[in-house]
Amino acid sequence: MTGAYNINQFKNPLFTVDSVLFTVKDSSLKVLMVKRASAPFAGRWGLPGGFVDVDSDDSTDMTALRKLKEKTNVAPQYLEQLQTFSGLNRDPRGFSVTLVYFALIAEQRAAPHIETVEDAQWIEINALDTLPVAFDHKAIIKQATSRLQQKALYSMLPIYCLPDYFTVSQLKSVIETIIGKTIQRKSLIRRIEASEMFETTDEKVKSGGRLAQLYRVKPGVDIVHFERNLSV
Amino acid sequence: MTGAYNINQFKNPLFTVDSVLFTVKDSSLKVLMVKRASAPFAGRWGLPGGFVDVDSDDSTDMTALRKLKEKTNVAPQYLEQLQTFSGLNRDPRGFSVTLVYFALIAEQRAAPHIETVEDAQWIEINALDTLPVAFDHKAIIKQATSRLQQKALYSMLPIYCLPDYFTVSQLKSVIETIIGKTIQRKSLIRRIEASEMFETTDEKVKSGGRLAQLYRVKPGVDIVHFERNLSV
DNA sequence: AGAATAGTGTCTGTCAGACACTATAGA
DNA sequence: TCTATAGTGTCTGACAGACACTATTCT
Repeated sequence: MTGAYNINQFKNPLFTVDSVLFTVKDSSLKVLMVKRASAPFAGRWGLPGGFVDVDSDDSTDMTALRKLKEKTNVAPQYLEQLQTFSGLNRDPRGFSVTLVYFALIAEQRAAPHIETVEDAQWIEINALDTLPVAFDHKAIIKQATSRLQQKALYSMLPIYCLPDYFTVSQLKSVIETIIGKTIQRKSLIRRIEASEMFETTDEKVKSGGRLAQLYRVKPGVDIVHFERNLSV
Repeated sequence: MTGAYNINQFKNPLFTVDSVLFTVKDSSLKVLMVKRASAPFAGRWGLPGGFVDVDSDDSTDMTALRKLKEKTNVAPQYLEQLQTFSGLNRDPRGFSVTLVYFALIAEQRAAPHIETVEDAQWIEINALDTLPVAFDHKAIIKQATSRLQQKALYSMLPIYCLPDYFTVSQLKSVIETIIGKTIQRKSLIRRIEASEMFETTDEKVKSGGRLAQLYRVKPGVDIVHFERNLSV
């Protein structure tokens, strides 16, 4: 036996790319799910995804974006790899590998198209316990959720669930929805200032009381990571 | 066009599993690399890895462990997924996807076997700049290194580069080697106590001055993550 | 004026950095 | 006793939590 690899020596596993696209809508955290048209698990809800098109996709990132675009018509504001999930028993067709992405979008951006698509829907994270879901997608969503919650504690990631212009109260509300507990408004403002990621606009917006300052992300800045977590 | 997926509709990409196995040896951070026996990049150094054996591997974790065991003869003390890397041009054979794992081991555990293997070697991270390396493995190692450095700031991960029994000074030295700067001994001791992950032993060990307390990880405890980073 | 929301001032608590101090081993 | 390493005591600084206070808008 030599150390030479032979490409055909092994059966290649079934490789797919799926995405967990989150948004915050009506003060609850939701995930985009698709009603499966075909086997396996036809008729069940599953994550949007599919096979790589090696002739047109530059990389798996593009596969994920392409599949999300089919459902939402726009690219998510944030996309990163979550993890891959693999095994012999997770797909009845045989050994499978799924590379799962983790994505965020402002509800307003995706809404116009999703509402026209029959087979795609925002599903509340809390409603998942009782919903039948394809493959191991329920466990995958759980893991994606806890990654999102963790990142919300030490970074400004939740801004990607907001439109371009937003107020402190909107950001506070999105963060609270994600992590499932309240935070101090003051702490958030300190972080907004310390991060130097944002600029204020001249406009203010009415909200039932004093007008609120509108913020937006400075062009070209990267997401800031803090050295401490919020609350716990 | 229906929404039905056809498995044979797409060429399946080439899928491999590689690992970045780190250790700390002689006060420097090293990575296990193997001399490639066959094309592509025959003769160059690359990461240990290979194809999934769908008939015997339960999951890709097992593929990574199996490939590492071929080189070190033991399972690493820590293994987690880093990321996948994909693209049309990273492998001359076509579109490829590599799932990369990130692993840690105590040098002493791997040493006996590595020294008998011709084609495997610990390569210093700092020596990589000038070394010709296969594929995009140099960039992958860079990314794995920064993940390791980040985790060393907020977790006890570096203990996996140490033998079962270790002193505070050994742990301090390993952390300093990983992050590339000195830390406060006092801060480390505070964390060791706060984590409640360790137990002291009756033995002490000589080190040129006062005898040092030996610690070991309590059986069954998980790695602790702190809410603040060290220094920066 | 009163209610509602926006935003500030400032005190406390926690924990990392700094560093002087004590403790204990070998030569 | 001298040196080297182990380990403690304790002050400072950064920043999150708490919460009272002021500011501004609408009704």
